[in-house]
Amino acid sequence: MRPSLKDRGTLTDVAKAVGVSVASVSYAFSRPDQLSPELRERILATARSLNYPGPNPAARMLRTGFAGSIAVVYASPLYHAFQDPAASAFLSGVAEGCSERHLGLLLLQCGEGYEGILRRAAVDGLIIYTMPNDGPTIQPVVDRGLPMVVVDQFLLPHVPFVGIEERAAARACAQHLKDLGHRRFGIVTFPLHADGYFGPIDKRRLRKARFEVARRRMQGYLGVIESGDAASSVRIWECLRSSEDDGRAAAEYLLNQRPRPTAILATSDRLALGVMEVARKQGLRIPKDLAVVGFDDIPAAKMSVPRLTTVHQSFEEKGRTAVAALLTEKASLRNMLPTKLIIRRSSDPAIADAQREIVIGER
Amino acid sequence: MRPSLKDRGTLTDVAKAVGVSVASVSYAFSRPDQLSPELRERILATARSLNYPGPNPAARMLRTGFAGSIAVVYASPLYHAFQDPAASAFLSGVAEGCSERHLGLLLLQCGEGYEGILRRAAVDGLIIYTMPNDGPTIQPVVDRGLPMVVVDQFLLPHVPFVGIEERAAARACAQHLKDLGHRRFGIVTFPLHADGYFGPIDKRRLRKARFEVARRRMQGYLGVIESGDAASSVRIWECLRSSEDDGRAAAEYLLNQRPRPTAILATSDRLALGVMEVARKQGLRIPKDLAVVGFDDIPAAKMSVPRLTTVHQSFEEKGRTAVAALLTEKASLRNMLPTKLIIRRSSDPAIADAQREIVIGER
DNA sequence: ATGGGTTCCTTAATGCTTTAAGTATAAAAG
DNA sequence: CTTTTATACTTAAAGCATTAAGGAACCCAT
Repeated sequence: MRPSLKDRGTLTDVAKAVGVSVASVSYAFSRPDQLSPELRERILATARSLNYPGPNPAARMLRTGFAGSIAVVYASPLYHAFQDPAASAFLSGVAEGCSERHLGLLLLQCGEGYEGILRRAAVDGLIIYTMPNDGPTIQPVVDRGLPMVVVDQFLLPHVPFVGIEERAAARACAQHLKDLGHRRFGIVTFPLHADGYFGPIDKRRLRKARFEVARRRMQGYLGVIESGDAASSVRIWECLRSSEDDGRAAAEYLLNQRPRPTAILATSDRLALGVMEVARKQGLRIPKDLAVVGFDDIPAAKMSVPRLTTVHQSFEEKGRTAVAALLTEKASLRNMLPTKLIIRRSSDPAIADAQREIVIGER
Repeated sequence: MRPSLKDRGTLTDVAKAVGVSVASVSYAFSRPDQLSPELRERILATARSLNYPGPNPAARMLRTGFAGSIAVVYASPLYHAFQDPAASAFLSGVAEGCSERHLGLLLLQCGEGYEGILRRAAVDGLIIYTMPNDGPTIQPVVDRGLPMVVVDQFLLPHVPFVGIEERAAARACAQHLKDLGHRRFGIVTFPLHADGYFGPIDKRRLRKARFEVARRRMQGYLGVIESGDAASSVRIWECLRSSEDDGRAAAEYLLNQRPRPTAILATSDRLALGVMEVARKQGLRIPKDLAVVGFDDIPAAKMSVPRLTTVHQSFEEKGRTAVAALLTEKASLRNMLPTKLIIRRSSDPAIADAQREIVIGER
C-alpha cells in the first residue's frame, strides 16, 4: 500500500531521528549550502526511510508568505475557457508567463458558490479576466489585497489593466464597411449583461451594459454607423455566448429583417462564422449580398470560405503581458496592446483570392 | 492607494479590536451558525474597517489540511496544453469536475527546474497526465504521498488509472486497413522518447519507448500489420510533437519511399491531417491512392476533406473521470473509457459523401 | 425550585516550518 | 601562541488560524 499522508511525520520527527535540530532538516531540503554534504545526505536518507513527504507546503507558505502560483479568475464556467479559442489563447500566454517563472497557474471560477475558494485560494496574485461589472461578485476577491491585474474588462482603481483599444478597433470595422457604401447594418454581440437574456436589444440595455468589452465595441460600431448625414439603420442582437451556434441564431433574426442589412458586424469571429454559415444557406453571396466582419482573428478566421475580415489581436501576448504586469512592482496602469484591421474577402469584393488580405494598423 | 497585504492585521487584531476571542472572529468568517448575527456583523464590520483581508489561506490550510484545489501535472510546456485539441478537451473535463465541486484547478508543468513547485504546490491531489516513464522526473511528485491519478500513461503501483484500451483501438485501425487490402503501411507517431529525436525509427527504439500511449498504439498497429501470411511492409516516422506541421514532415518522408505505402496510420488526428495535406499536394487521391487513419477524433477530423477515419474517444469524459477517481476513497485502479472506430472517407472509398461515417464499437 | 435544553461565546491546544542571530569548533593568518 | 575568519550547526521566535470541549446565562416545563 502506498503510504498515505497521515502516516507521515514532520520536520521535527526527522530531526529527532537524525539527532539534529529542525533547522538543519529544513536547510537540508531548501538551502543545501548551509549544511555539510554528509549531514545533508544523512538527513535526506532518514527522511526517505521515514516516508517524510518533504516540508509541508502550507506551513512553508505560512512562514514565507509565498505560494508559488498565481490565479486567473474567470467569469464563465471554467470549461468554457478551454473551448473558446480566444480565452484559450489568452490562457496559453498566461501559462507561458508562469512556466518561465516557474510558477503554478491556478484556474478559478467566480460566481455564486465560488466565493469560498476565491477567498481561500493560496496564490501570490490574481489575474481577473472578463468579469462583468457587478459589484458583489468581485468584492471578496478585491478585498484580499493581493496583487491584481484586470484584463479585457472594466477598470478597478489602482489595478493595472491589460487590453486593447476596443472602441477604436470597433470604429475601424464599421468605418471600413461604411467606406464600402453600406448603410443598413446588423450587429451581433456576445453578452452585455450576465442575466441570461438573448435576443434583439435596445439602446437602454446597451447603455447599462455590464460587460465592458462588449459595451465598448458597440459604442465603436454605433459611433461610426450613426455619424454623418447619410441615413443608416442598425439592428442589434445579443447572444448568450460567443459561439458559432449563437451566431447562427443571430443571423436567423437579422437576415430576416426587411429591408435586409447589407453588412453585419460581430463582436467575435465565432459569431461571425455562424452568421456566414446561415447567410450561405439562405443563398446570400458573401461579400456581394452581405458583408461580414468579425473580431479577434482566431485561426479559423483565415480558413473560412470566404476568409473573414476581422480585428487582429494577440491573446497570447495579452496573457504574457498580464503575468508580467502582475509581477512587476511598478507596472503601468494601462497596458494597451496593438490591434490591426485585417481586411479579407468576407467584407471586400475587391480582395482577390490570391491577395488574401490587407492589413491596416500594422506597426 | 490600495492597502497592500503587509499593512493588514490578523484574526487576533480583529479580536482585540472587537473585544472578543479569536475563536469568535474565526467563526464569523467560516461558521456563521456558531455566532449571533449581531456579533458576527460587528466582527465583520470591524474587520472591514481594519482592512483585514480574511483568514490567511496558508494558516487555514495548515490547520485544516485542506487546500481546496487539485493539480494537473503536465509533461510538455504548459502552453501546449492550450494549443493541442486533445489536451485542451481533457483539461476542459477536469475543469468541469473541479467547478462542480468548487475546487480550484492548478496547472503544473514538470521537468527540469520545476521540481520545486511540484513539491511545494498547495493542493489536495494530483492528476498526472501523459508523463514519460523516466523515473527521476516523477519521483518527487509521487513522494508527496498525495492522492493521485494517472491518465494516458504508464501505471504507477496502487494509483488509479484513467484511459482507454490503446492497443485494441490501434489494432482496430490497422485491421480496418488490412481488410481493405492494404499491405504497405506507413506509421506516423508522436514521441516515443523525451529525447528530442525525430525521424525514422527502428524496432529497438520502439521497444524501449518511454511514452506509454505511443508505445501501445504502435504495438497495436504492428501486431496486426505483421500478422497473417501475406507479405507486408511498414515504415515508421517519429515526430517531435503532435502537430499538423510534424505530420507534414512525416509525410514528406513516408510518401517518398518506394514502393510508396498505400496506407498511413497516425497516432493523432493532427498528424494525420498534416499527412493528408502533403499527400494532396503531391497529387495523391485520398483514399484511392492513399488511405489515412488518425486517432482521437478531434473536431477538425470531421471537417477535413475528405473526412478523417479515426478512433473516437471522449477527452472531456476522461477529465471528469480523473477528477472523480481522484476524489473517491475507493476508486477503481483501472478506469477504461470506451472508444469507437469511426470510418470516414479518408480510408474507405465505399463511404459515400452523404453517408459520412460508419461507427464501430458504439455502446 | 429543580432539571434539562439552548444559545452564545471562550479556553487552549495544535498544525509545521523558516530564518536571523548566535555558538562552537577548526583552520588560517599574524 | 593569539587573533581572525570560515564553517557547521543550533536556538528560538515568529507566522496565523481552526475547533473540540467547556462554561455562563437564560428559557421552559414540571
